[in-house]
Amino acid sequence: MTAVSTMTPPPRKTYRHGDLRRVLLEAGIELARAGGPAAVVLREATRRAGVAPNAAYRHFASQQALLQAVRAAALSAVAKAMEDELAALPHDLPPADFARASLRAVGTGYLRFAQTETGLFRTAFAAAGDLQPGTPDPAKAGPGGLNPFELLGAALDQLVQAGVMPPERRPGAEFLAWSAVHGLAMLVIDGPLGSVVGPQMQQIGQRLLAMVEKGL
Amino acid sequence: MTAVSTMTPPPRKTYRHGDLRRVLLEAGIELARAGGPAAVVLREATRRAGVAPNAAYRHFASQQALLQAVRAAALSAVAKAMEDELAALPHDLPPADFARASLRAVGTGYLRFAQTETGLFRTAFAAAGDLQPGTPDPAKAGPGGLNPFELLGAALDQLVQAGVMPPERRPGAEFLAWSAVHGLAMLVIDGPLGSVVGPQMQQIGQRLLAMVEKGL
DNA sequence: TGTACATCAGTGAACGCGCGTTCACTGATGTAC
DNA sequence: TGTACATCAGTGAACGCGCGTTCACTGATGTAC
Repeated sequence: MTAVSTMTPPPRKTYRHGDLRRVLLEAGIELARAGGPAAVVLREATRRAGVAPNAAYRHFASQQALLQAVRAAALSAVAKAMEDELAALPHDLPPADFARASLRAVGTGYLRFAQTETGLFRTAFAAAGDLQPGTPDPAKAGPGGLNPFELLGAALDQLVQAGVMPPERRPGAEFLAWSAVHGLAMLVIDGPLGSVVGPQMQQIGQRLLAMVEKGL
Repeated sequence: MTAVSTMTPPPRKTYRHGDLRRVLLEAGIELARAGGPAAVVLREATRRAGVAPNAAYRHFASQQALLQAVRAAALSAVAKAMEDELAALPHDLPPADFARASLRAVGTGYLRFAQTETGLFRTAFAAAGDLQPGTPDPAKAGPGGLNPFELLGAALDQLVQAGVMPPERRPGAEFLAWSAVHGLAMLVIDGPLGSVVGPQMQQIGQRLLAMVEKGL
């Protein structure tokens, strides 16, 4: 009948936590997974870590800093989903087909992630003006070292190299491809059509990717 | 030196406000315009109306109800932006060209609104699972009586009637078109590429619409 | 035309909530001698 | 191998903030007679 301890994590054995930064980050990721960026609440993360609220300040300068770390992890997870899709591609295709399939794989991974990890997806792309320019940040990349945007760029480059896409169309092409796929993802997640599109997602996604391929 | 009255609206003459519901709604719209859906704060709306916080409850059941009313107004404004674009079209085009131009106009109006009224745009499409199905709600429609989704549908119908688009492609086409345009809008607003795309918006928008036209 | 009265829009005060953050502290750890 | 000590990760208590919402109320309005 120790009512006090309801929902309390098991008490630590040691005074020092040992790995609090990682634990806080993981708690933050879990919060984002369940509730999107707004759910990444510093106090809740410390609660889950079984630690006083202010303990977080030994490891993150502010709630914003924690959120940014979570966002980087979410972006990295998106990249991983794309890479997984790419890795599943058959290797014996002719270059042109392989390039086309790569672009589709990138889009499919993106859409799949949006649907299965909605909270993380929304966190990854909430007010994120920091993917395109310059410094490749490994925290935002997948195992292969590229972030989602860079993976898309690489797929488009392949398309050009394989002779499928005329080089003069290449500049800016990522904006078009990204727009289409991102828009569908948002539509399903919390757009006006979620309930309609959701069930047919797979099919609509493929139609959309066909449109992109043809339209580029 | 009446320090108290800093930023205070002029005191009402009458005890009864007379038009508080409308004033609160307009304050809410202004808040959304400046800060998106999260900025629609009931207390702030009453402050701007020069009224006690709880006075709002005579007109809105809750903060949520106020937000929904603001959202409807924002959707209506999006519809109006589309209609304006449609109205500017030359009327002497052959049907096929006119249909194509209509689809572009719908997309252009949408993108323009996203760029010029970012806060309202975000408010309109925040977690809005209520556009597609059934009941046409005039509060969400433009002057012509159609909401944004319905305007898009009408443009696509025209495309079929003009023989530009094969009828078998029509079902679900709004999802593809909407995805592309909505994705670009989100990208510019708070996506990872805002600063890059922003300046070239006009051009990228046109390329995107060309892709949609071709890809549909 | 005058008066009593019901209606109900707006007031004033207060509530509980959870948040991010700051302060002075405590106590386990690992290192230098 | 033993001991003194600096380091610094985590504690406990508290802060101010703004929010949405509820309560019992007040007082202007318009209507019925």
